[in-house]
Amino acid sequence: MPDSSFKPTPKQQFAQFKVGVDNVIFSVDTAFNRLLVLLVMRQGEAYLNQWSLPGTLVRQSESLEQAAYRILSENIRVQNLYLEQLYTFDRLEQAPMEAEEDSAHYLSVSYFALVRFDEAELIANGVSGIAWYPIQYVPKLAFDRDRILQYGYRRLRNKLEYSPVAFDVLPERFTLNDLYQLYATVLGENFSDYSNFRAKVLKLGFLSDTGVKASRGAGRPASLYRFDAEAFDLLKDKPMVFI
Amino acid sequence: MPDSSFKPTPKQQFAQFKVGVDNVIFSVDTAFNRLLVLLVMRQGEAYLNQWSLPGTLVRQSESLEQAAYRILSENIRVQNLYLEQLYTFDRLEQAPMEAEEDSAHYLSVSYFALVRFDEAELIANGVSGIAWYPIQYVPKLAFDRDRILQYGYRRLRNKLEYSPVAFDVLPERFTLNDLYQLYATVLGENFSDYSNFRAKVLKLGFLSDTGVKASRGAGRPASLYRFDAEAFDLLKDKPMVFI
DNA sequence: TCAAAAGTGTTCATACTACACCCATGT
DNA sequence: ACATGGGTGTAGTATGAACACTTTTGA
Repeated sequence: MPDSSFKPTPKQQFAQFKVGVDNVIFSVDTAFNRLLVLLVMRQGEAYLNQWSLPGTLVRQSESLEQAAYRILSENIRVQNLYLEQLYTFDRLEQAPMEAEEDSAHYLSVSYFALVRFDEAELIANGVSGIAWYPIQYVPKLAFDRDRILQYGYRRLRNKLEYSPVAFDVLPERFTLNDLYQLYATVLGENFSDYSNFRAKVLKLGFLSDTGVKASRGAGRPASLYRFDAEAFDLLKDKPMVFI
Repeated sequence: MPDSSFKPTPKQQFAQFKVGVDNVIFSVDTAFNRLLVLLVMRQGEAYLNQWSLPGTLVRQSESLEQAAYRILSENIRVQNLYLEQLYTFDRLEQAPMEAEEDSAHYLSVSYFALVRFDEAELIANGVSGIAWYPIQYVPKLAFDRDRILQYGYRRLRNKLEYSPVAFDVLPERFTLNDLYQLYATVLGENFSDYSNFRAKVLKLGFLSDTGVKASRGAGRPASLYRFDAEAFDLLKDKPMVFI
């Protein structure tokens, strides 16, 4: 029995996909206690002039992660960041991007990023808009991007509680209050009180006091701490909660 | 300025992808305290006769999730299951499945499933092999499927600790020991002691005693419990740990 | 010397761990 | 009656939440 009896039209029945990558890029403006997400204004025909997440179609010879990094570098200049894949949405129903006319299927692989706010410079390309939106004030987004954003927001909160992503976006040396503000801004003011947060995070044992003090206006100078990656690695397999 | 100046070869520079879905299908054989994963033997040219995860290419007019369910239904007959998306791997480097000859990119969207063991019937299609493998005895798999399996295994353990997936694969009425065996088999014997597990899970308040007793040979008959979805929904937003 | 910010400690309640022990059934 | 598995209770420790208090600086 020939193989073809199994696959009547072997090359036709499988869909060709165009694959998009969409990034949920967060940043924390600790000075104003705001959690920000990066939005861009759409130039394409569909949803013209609506805010959306920065995204792109994946190119030839480009990996998904490379595409995600490309989106970042095309919209923002930043040195320190955390990036991970979020979820893959299919959008059979939608006709997005630059290729509405053909009938290919689209997949949107979303990535979630957290970047250091102080050093982040937005790149305005002169055509579209780009802006940091406080999470509370995000408008209705194009396509199903609201879903992706919500998904990313949940992931951000979980990541913060269970893994040391905060240290990827804090400066090399930071005060415990810097760390606290970051957590408080993302998780909400009622997640823990400062004293208890201090005690808990110090007990974990991977923050080392550099001895250097940071004086910021009035008040007692704060110790600058450093994230000790080696000490953390020893504990990383244990179930750990930060907050 | 025409739009084309922005996209020199608008339809050429973006990759066309073939998209595969691969499932990590777990089941718990509580009678023998084994965590099982479903493997199939490859028929394709690449990695011929090596064990791999059940997978397929996504068809026209089929969603990712539909493809994942199709894989399930082609390999196993089962009524009760839990399914969720796991991760999307790109495999630029690989030439898998039925289309090695063309140069399209491949994406593998993996799904993770947990099925009820007692009712699961494997479907042998007469050509390839199919088998439940205890997680400890899984051989080297084709492609990068070991990575996917490891990823799925981690997700399974996390899901069990933080969400009520167990009740999707337990019978309608079950004893607390059934529940305990399920957890112990997946998480390892040292995760909690039976008395404490009982106390903890009952205190959560979403298991209701049906009053019916189950007598299984010697020993005191056990109460049959039922998962109360309504009671659970009231608590679902709170951070909750099961173990 | 006072306000502001950093940092420490104490109390009370709750939760976790490791058991010991009692209960109901089949043989 | 006793082995077998189901089920309850408790003592000691650890953890968490709330908040009072001390320390060190700038003005």
